[in-house]
Amino acid sequence: MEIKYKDNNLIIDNINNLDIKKTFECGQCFRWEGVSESEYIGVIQNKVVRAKKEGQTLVFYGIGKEEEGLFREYFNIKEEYEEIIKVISSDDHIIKAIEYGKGIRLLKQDLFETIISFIISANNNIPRIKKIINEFCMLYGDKITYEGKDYFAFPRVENLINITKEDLAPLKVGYRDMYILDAIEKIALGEVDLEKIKDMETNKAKENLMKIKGVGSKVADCILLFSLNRYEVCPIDVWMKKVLASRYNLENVKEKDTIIEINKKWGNYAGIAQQYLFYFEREAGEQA
DNA sequence: CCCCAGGTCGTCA
DNA sequence: TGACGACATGGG
Repeated sequence: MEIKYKDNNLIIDNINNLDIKKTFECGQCFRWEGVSESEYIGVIQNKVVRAKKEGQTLVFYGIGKEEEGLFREYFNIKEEYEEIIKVISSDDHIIKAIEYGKGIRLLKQDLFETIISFIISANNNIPRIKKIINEFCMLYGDKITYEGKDYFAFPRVENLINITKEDLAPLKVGYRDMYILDAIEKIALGEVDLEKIKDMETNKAKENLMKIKGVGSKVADCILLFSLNRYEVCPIDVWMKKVLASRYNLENVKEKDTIIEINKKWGNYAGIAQQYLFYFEREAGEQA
């Protein structure tokens, strides 16, 4: 891999395991918009970023050298996937899923954004989740103008204190509005301390996240994986249940035993395994 | 009218 | 613990 900077653009040559389309559409994030097959626009913190693949080269427009750290963190660029893939390639099905999802990269997303996003995700579908989150950003996020267009950062907690159920009504989040308010309140009061959670041992972090109403076991797992990059955490949703039932004979198996089995199979990288399996199941579906 | 969507909550045994 | 229905909203 080779990283260069030119005219406020970041150029990457010869990077393994970074396919922007798969990375942005594998379900871990909700705010990257596809401009074309090979080009996406998104917002990282308060920066608008346009990503484009040109031949074998990936270009991130709008990332200057001073944002290198932000970029490296978000794309978890230090991680080489070869070793992880070797470890989790333990059966034919996941080998197929890994091949199919080659280029998926685990992002490291903002903690507050991930908490709110996955509260919204519960019992909801992806297009609507995206819509709601975008609306939320437009209402309460800082406006950023980029190439003549307006974009919005994810709202900051400080700007959400004292908002009410009525303020959230335009989002049409339904009963989840109370969960969002609870998250804002507990985080603002420090009852759930995000900075401390970042350094907590995984189970302790999960316990703390689950103090928030609307954050159950699965949503907490998503937060642990997609924001804190706890690779060992494997969120199990309806799609994963399908895979586990049809490919791994884990139908009607108790949750606890399922976790034990997953641990045996993919150990410290169960979360990465989940990303491939989830993506494969959703994209390839029955034809697999 | 039904069922489903990256589930969680409250309740009751 | 574990099972079970309710829950807003929108799409098929």
